[in-house]
Amino acid sequence: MGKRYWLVKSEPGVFSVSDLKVSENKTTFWDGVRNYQARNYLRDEMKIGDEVLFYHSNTVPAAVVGYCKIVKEGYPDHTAFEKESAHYDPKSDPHKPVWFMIDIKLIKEFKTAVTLEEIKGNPKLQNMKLVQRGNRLSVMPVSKEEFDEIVGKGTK
DNA sequence: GCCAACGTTGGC
DNA sequence: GCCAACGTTGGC
Repeated sequence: MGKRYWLVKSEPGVFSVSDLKVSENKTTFWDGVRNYQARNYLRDEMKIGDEVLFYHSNTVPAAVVGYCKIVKEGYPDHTAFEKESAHYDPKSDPHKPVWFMIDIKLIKEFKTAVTLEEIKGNPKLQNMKLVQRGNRLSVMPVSKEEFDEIVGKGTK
């Protein structure tokens, strides 16, 4: 299968694109996903070299603020094993992990954030899961066309 | 901070 | 296996 495209959400108050920019090698492990559908994407489908839109949620304005590349494929999310972690989950243990994460590296922070409002108003982006009713997934696939459209707007 | 939408939990 | 209660997400 060729390269695929994704969108991941992060609350900038927890971890923002600025935090990613100053991380070592502009790379972070993307942890804390506790939803099975999102877990399946992380564990099974997201591959090294795939490109990922980085989206700020729960903030004003909600927007895609840059894009990344996957540099490490799905591996156990160790924060699920740590009692003191906010993401602790006793259902997951190191011998039989339930939750997974990937590593992403920032390729480019957008000059201009592409806001949710703008995405909703763009006829080419109406099929994105992001703008479909009630969608709360924190990881979702996007098409190459959608990815290119958003990167085009953000880096213009 | 509000609240609609959705996922998960647990009693039966 | 149903479904009400509850917790979380995330736009506004």
